[in-house]
Amino acid sequence: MAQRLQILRFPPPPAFSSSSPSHKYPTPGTARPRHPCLARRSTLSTDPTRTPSNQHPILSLSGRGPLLPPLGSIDMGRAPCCEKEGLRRGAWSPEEDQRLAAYIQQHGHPNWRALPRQAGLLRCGKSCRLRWINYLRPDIKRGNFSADEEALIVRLHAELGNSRLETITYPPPPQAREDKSPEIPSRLASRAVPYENPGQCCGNIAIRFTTCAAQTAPAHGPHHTHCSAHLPGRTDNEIKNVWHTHIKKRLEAADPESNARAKQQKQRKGKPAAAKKATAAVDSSSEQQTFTTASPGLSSSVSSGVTTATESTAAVSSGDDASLHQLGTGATKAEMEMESFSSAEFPPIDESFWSSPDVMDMGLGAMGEELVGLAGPPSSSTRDEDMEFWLKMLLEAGDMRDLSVL
DNA sequence: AAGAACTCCAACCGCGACTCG
DNA sequence: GCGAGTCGCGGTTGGAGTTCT
Repeated sequence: MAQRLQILRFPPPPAFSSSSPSHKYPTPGTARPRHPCLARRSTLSTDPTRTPSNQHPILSLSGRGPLLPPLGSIDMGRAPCCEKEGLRRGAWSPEEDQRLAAYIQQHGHPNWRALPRQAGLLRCGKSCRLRWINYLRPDIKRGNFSADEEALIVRLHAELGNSRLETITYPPPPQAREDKSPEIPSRLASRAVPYENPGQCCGNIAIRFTTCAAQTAPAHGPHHTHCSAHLPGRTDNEIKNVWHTHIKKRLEAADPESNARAKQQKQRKGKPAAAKKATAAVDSSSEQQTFTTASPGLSSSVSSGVTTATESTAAVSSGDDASLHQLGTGATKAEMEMESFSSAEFPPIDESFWSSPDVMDMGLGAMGEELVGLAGPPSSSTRDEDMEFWLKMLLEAGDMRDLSVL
């Protein structure tokens, strides 16, 4: 799978040259209609003379790609969020990418809605924003997710999905609300609750953001955006995809009940073959069996997480390398620090901590660098090593204590 | 070799939350 | 306080590529 991912994940467009990989940009005549209305119309329309390139009088910048149909020609359940007549949809062309990136680098993006018009793009603001955030942003990190990153995603999902408010209890300091730095999305910073307990907080700027996100996240859900805050260079969309396409499947394979539900859903969706194949894969694959054994605790890692946090806290605070090593190669130092701050016991800390240069200089990028190479198997590790890493990580997180009989 | 089945992920949508007049 | 405009998140879609039969 890793090998396959390596093939599929292409690098970012370095210079928007026309020599960019052809699979990244739509080739003439291959653009797909993404809008459901378009798809519906394609089945309703009986006009054989209509082709994707002549369905709308307004052509795209590059003269290719799907176009939005005239509004009057389709069923409109909900009014569009913005004017979409004549706007391009679907895959972005190199020209559009270049234009968008150049504009943002020069002017920033104070107003996404007005940006496409000002930049001369036939796109809606949402589309521009997504393209920038998920692909064009200069700090985007490409390539496979390392075992570290996947482990961190799993851990964050387990913690936040079940016990955010129990494990992360302290609101951010005032500066976190006022400081709309890149590390803290303004959306989250503006929603942070008043800082009421200056004597207790966590000692990591990443955790400061965690606090913001945890308090504003929905009651249930994967919280991909929060995860992306801990994975510098990774977008929430990317994390979401990895979660749904890789990690979630492993967890489902580990939980017979959820696995059965997933199969039922697939069958209801009219994909019995897929469900059948998935079942066969789970039954026959030792890789999946590894997760079958390892993962059940993930869904209930709330309590175990506290235990792990306590252990991690002891190890980190003592600075004992041996203890750190004992905690497992899978848990990075940064992760352990985060866990320690997720526990119910925060070390007393002065409020001036938040304004100290050390803290202010501490960015997520530094954390990301810390993540890399500290622990876990190298990204070039084999599949067996990856599986061993996962198993070890989960075992050491205390998630498998009840499964020892297996 | 060819078609079917499946996986992946970029891009889209709806909707809730926030901002501002 | 209200409504319009805007932002951003989670869920979903569907074409391209890969694997299977």
